[in-house]
Amino acid sequence: MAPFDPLLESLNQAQCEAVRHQEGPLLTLAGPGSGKTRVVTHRVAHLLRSGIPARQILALTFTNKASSEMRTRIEELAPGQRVWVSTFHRFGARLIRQYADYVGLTPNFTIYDTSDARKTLRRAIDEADIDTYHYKPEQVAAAISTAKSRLVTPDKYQPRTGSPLSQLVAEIYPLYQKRLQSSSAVDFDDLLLYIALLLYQNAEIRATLDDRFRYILVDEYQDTNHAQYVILRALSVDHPNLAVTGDPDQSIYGWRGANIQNILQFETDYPDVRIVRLEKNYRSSKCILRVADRLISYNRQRKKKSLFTDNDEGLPVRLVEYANGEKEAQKIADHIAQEVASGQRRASDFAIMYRINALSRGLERALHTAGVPYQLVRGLEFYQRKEIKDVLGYCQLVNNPRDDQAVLRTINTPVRGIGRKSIDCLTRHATRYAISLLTAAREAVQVDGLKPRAMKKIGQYVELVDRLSHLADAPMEEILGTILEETAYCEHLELSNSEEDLNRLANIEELLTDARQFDERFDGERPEDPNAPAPSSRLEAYLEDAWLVSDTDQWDAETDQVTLLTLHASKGLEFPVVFLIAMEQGILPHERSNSDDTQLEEERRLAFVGITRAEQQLQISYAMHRDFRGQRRNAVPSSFLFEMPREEMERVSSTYDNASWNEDWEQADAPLEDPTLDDSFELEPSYDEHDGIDEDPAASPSTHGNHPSPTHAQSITTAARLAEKDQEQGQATTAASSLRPQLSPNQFKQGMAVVHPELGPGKIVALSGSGRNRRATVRFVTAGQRRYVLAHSPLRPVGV
DNA sequence: TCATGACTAACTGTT
DNA sequence: TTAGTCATGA
Repeated sequence: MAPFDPLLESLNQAQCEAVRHQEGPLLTLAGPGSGKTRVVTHRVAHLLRSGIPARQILALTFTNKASSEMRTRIEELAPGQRVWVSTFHRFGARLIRQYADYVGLTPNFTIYDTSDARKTLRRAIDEADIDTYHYKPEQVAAAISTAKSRLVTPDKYQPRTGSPLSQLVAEIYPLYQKRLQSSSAVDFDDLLLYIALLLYQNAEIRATLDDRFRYILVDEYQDTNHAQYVILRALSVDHPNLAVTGDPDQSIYGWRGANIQNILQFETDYPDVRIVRLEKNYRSSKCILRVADRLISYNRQRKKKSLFTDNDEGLPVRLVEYANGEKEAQKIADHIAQEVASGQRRASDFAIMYRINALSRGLERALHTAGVPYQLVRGLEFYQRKEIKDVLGYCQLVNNPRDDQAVLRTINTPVRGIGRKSIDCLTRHATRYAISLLTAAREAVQVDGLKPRAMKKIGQYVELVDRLSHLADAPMEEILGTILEETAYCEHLELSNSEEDLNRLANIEELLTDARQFDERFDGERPEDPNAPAPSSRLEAYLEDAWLVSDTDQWDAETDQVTLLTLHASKGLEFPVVFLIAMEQGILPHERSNSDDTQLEEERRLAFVGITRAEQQLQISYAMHRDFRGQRRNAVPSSFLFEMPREEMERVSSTYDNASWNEDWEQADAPLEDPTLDDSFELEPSYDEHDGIDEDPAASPSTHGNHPSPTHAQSITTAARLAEKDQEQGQATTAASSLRPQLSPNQFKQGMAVVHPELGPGKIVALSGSGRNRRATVRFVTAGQRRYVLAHSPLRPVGV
């Protein structure tokens, strides 16, 4: 209509279509860097302008980071309009508060973080006196979490025959849930579970909320789990104006119960859906995009998208091999320092990404040495520190006296002479009379087995808690200050000289500062979630933040620092220059993902996410040795590297220490491999001898040539070409795949990861014979299965 | 009851 | 490497 609509003007056609869409379901398939957030915010503004009241709009995200960014941008486009933008979990928390009665909680419920939830679980296990020898509580926790995300309540949980773990879960899950309930506490999964059940079981509430939230927008829909799916469905029956945005290729939370099918089947769920594809990339150079696109094309579970960009060709993606992890860190740090010093780049232009947090340490050290400022984006951390949790434990207790976990944390912290035995007595008493621990503590004089001394101490503890409770409505700074004062928490820390204790003191200082800032915010206008059912007290609001805010949200785009972060944390961000480190088999893809294709595909998506964060330059690197768990291991380049268009990439051999490399070589007790890549090894299709190991359907036995399937052919040629190039260059300094020392036949083990110079990485799925006759069946990542006589094969081991 | 030191098992990823 | 558990002795 209006030719100069400022809301639409700067958008391309597809983006416009999504923004202007008003009624009915909408699926926006948005590739990386395609202006997704822009579309969502503009659409909200567009809805508002067309007269939809702000309170009818709900925008849901996964992270606080995403939601605060969205809130800010909506505020820019439609100042003063107060749309409820929230994370799923906070949305759940707020609604539970409103409907606490319906779900058997009190409105002042506590949200347990993972470790508190784990402790609660352990207590449930201990109390039931269940034999816990054969499994880890972790596994039980994971099983319960999965059940919850699928909306399986304790009474519905069906143990599977033949699965001892699930039998156990069937026993423990109800006990665990009962404990949470009696403490009026929830775990993260409950925040979604309770709401899903509420909507499912209560038609009236469902209808009310459906009517209230007429326009719902969901970001990162590919990461929703079943509970979230059900919530969204329930809220979109009478007013099915559900607009979801996502990219199946960026689904990286399958391990947390995210169901990629939610987005893949959205069209089936909402038949009259409008689908908009945002395929134009505004972020990355052509070169970077091609690498990403090729890699992700190896996934089967996906919706085909064609990514394109008008951006420059850009510099080639660099693929670098380093001698070891330290060299990798050091060289990258030096490079950044140099670029910054020469004024070519700012430190904030750089991001270094890795698969696992443990890899950050070496980088930190190197950046520190090189004098480069950096910030670490890390999950949780601050609120997980002992001293912080201790102090907040008292707050929790003031807010929710039924919170047993808070009692257990605080009753003898700081040490006041209430030991394990006394606590056991209290617990027994509480269980016996079905009362909370704090109530039991109040009745200390009647508790069996308590010594008079302990009774006295417990009495003092209860008095302390009561004194604090009077402060429930005071400013946070005052509450925390009083807690510290009354408990003399800092006293023994101040006496200590240890660095750790000084650190703790500093953290407590920080907590106080944080509280002061919170008070100021609270007293002033509170811009966030004005339409949401608000926490009933300042304390409650403060705790809610502490429980649901993670350090990931503290990432600061403004300060001039290099960003260090995991690939998971990188989603939604972008940087001019990205370093993707430790592209090694077992790290990315992670070793625990090698077992099945679904997990492997998720790992590939993870790599895809990392690559597509880069705007101008991308460097992917691996090391030949990496220190892990305090031990040095051989590393082998990631199989994903063989899936990238390596002919397009600039391969750089770092200057590594030849001597130490040779040493490794000599340590292997087998002769050096004949560098001529002839076919002296057996090459026969294998479908014998390996019992019950799942057959990859792609690895069909019809593969006499090297082309099992068109997609696979690509990587094989690439790998083969790589090997050829190495020979041409006449030096073994580039592709690590041709550098590994060989093993003697008997050193190969079942399950071992190996690399073949032509066929790339694979895994030994079966072995037979010994010595010169020892044969192995290898399943390759991209080339199906083959059998080899090990004495003649060019196979080399990976790691270990 | 608590501090100390030895031992050991874990290290994906996050609301 | 390290956090977390366990055993020991004061």
